[in-house]
Amino acid sequence: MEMLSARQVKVLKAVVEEYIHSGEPVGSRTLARSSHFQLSPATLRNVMADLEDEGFLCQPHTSAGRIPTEQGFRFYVNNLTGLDSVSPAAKLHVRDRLEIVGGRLEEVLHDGVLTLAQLTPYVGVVSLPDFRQMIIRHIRFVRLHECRILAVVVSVSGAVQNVLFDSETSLTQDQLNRFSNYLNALLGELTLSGVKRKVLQEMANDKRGYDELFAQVLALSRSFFAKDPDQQSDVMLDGKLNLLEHPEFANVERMKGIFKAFEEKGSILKILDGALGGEQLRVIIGSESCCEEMRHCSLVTAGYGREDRILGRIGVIGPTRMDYSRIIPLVNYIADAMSQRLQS
Amino acid sequence: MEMLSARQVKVLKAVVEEYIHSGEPVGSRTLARSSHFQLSPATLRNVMADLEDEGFLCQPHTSAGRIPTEQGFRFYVNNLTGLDSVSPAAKLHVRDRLEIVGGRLEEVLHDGVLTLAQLTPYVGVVSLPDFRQMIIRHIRFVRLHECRILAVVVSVSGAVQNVLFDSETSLTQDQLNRFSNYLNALLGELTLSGVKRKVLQEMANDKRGYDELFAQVLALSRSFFAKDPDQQSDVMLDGKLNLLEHPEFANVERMKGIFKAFEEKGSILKILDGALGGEQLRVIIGSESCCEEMRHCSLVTAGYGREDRILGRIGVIGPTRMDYSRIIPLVNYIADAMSQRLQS
DNA sequence: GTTGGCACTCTTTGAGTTTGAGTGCTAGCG
DNA sequence: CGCTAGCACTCAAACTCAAAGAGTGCCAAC
Repeated sequence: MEMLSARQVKVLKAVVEEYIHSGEPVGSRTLARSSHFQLSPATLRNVMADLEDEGFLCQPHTSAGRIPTEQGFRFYVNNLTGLDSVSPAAKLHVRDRLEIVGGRLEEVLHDGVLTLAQLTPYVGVVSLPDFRQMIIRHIRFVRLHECRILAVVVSVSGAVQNVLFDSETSLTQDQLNRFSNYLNALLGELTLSGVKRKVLQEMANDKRGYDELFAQVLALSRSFFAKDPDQQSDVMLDGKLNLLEHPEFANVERMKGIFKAFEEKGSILKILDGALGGEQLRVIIGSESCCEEMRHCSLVTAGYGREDRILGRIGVIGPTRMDYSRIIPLVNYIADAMSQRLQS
Repeated sequence: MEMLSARQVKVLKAVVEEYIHSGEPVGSRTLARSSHFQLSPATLRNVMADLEDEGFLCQPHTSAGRIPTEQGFRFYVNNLTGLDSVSPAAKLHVRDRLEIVGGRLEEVLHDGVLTLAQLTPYVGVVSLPDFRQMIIRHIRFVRLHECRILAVVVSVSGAVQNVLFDSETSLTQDQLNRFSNYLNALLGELTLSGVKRKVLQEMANDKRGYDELFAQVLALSRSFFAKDPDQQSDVMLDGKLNLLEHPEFANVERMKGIFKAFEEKGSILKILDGALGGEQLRVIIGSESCCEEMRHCSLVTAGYGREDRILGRIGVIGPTRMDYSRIIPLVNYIADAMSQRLQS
C-alpha cells in the first residue's frame, strides 16, 4: 500500500464522514461544497481517482459518487484522531442504570447491552464469560428426585449457573449438604476447570482413599463434572430491531442472513471471542469477521472484566457505515463502567 | 350473518384452500379449472359475488380474484372437517426429541417450540406457566454473601427458578439448610402463592411465636416473598426466521411491526393467555388478537399441562394464510405429547 | 338456474425517453 | 507543475406510454 499524502488523507476522511452521515455515494461536487476544502470539484475528482486506484474508495457504478471500501474504513478507523467524547447525558444514563441493577453478572451484562441498544441505533452485544474459567465461590447440591441432582454453582463475580445431573447412588439432602460444605472448603481461588482437574487428580492417586466422606464427595463430583456445563460461553443481543431502521438493510435477503447469524449465536461468539488476543478495543469491519452473513456489518467491542483478566467483550453490531467516532468512546465507556461494577 | 347454502360453503372452502396453497387472489377461472366443480366460471362468479356481499371474501382491486376475509377464514376453521392426520414422520420426530430431552420443564417446553419451528414454516411459541401457580416441591436457600441469598425453587413438574434476595440478618449456610428443611416439611401440595399466603397467615396469628426456629424461618420467608418472583410467566419463541420466507412478510414495514411484538413478549403473552378460558385448542385469526402488529398473523395454540390443569399454551404464529388443516392436528399432537412427558 | 359473450377495469410488464448526477479527459491558466 | 474550467460521456432512476393479461359484472339466451 502506497503512502498517502496529507491531502489524500484529508479527502478520504471527508468522504468517509460524509458517507457515514448521508449513506449516499459522495460525489466531487458535494464534497467541494460541503467541506471546507479550497479545491474545485475537478481537483477532488483527481484525488478521489487516485484513492480509488489505491483501493480506498470505489464506485457502485460509473456515474455515481464514491463510497469507502473496507480498506477505506479501516484506514479511517486506524487513523481516527479527535474521537468524540461521550455525552454527559449518555454517561448519566449508563451510571443510572448500573446503579439500579442487582449485582448478578448476567444482570449487569444484560443491562450493558440494553443500554447500548438504547443509546445507539445498532445492536448491543456481549459475550458471557466462559463459565469453566470463572473463579468459583461455591457449589451447592439440591436433591430433586432420587438420584437427580441440581448443582447451583456461584462464581465470585456473582454468576449463577444451574447444572442438572444424576448421581450414581441415591442421596439424602442432608448428605448433599455435607458434601457441599466439604467441597466448598476445598475450593480456593479455583476455576471450575481447576476444581475438576483437582478432583480428578485426587481420585487418581487415592492415597486418601481411607477417608469415607472424601471418597463420596469425589464420586459425586465425578458425576457432576461428567455432565460438564458445556454451554461454555454464550452471547446476549439486544436491539436487533434497530438494524431495520438502516437503509442498507431494507433488503429482505440481506436482513435474513444477518438475523440467521444472530439466531445461531455460535458464529457471533466466534467473531467476538475469536483470537481472544485481549486488546481492550477491537473494531471489526465487514468481511474481516470472516462471516459471510456479516459481510455488511461492523463490530466495535471492548473487553470487560476484573482487573487484568478480560472475562468477555461488549459492544455493538451495525452497518459498516457506522458512526465510529461516537461509538468507539461509548463502547469503551460502558465496558469500563461495567468492569468497575463487577469489581465491587 | 345469513345462512350459507351448501354450494356456497363448498365454494368458500375451495377458495380458502386454493388461497392458502397459492397465496394469490383466486379467480373464477382457476377455481373452475382446478377444482372438481361442474360449474362454469360465470356461475362461480355469481356465487363468489354473493360470498363477497356476505363478507366472506374480498377483492384487493376490481380486476383481481378474491381472497378470504378474516370472517371467511373463521368460517373455514370453524367448519373444518376432515383434518389431516399428523404424518408418521412428524410423530416420530416429536417422540424422538422428547425422549432425548431432560425432564426439566423449561427443556421440555423449549423442545416443543423448537420442534414446531422445524416441522412448520411458522414460529413456534409457548407460554411458560405462571411460576406462582405451580406446585412447589421444595425450596433451598444458598448463601451468596453476607445477607445476600439465592433461593432455588423447584416445582413438581421440574421447573427450577432462581430468586435472589436479601435477608434482614446475616445467616450461615448451616442455618439456611435447617430453614430449608423446616420449610420443605411444611409445604404440602401448595403453590408458591399458597405458601406465601400460609406464611403470612402464620405470622399474623403468632400463636407459635415461642418457637424460635419457626420464627426465624418465617422472617426469612418474608424477605423472600417480598422479592416475589414477579417475572410471573413468560413466552419462548423459536423460528422467527421462518416468517421471512412468506411472501406476505416481504414488506419490511410489516415485518418490523411483527418483530417488535415478538421482542416485547408481554403482548404475545397477553394474546396467548388472555381470557384463559382453557379450551384445549384455540385459533386466533388476524385482528382477533386485538394486537395491531399481529393483524396479519394467526395463532393456533393448544393447552398443555398435567391432567385437568392447563399450565400454559403451545402453538404457532404464522400468516393468516396458514395451513390450518395440517397445523391444528400437529399442535394438538405436540401439546398432548408434552403433557404426557410432564406427567411422568 | 346456468352459461356464453362482451365490454370494462385495473395491474403488470416492458420498451423508450428524459433527467440529473457524476465521471474522465484535455487544454489552458498562474 | 498543480489547479481548474469545460465538455463529452455514462449510467441509474424516474417517467410515460402502450400492450398484455387476468378478472369482473352484466345481459341475453338456453
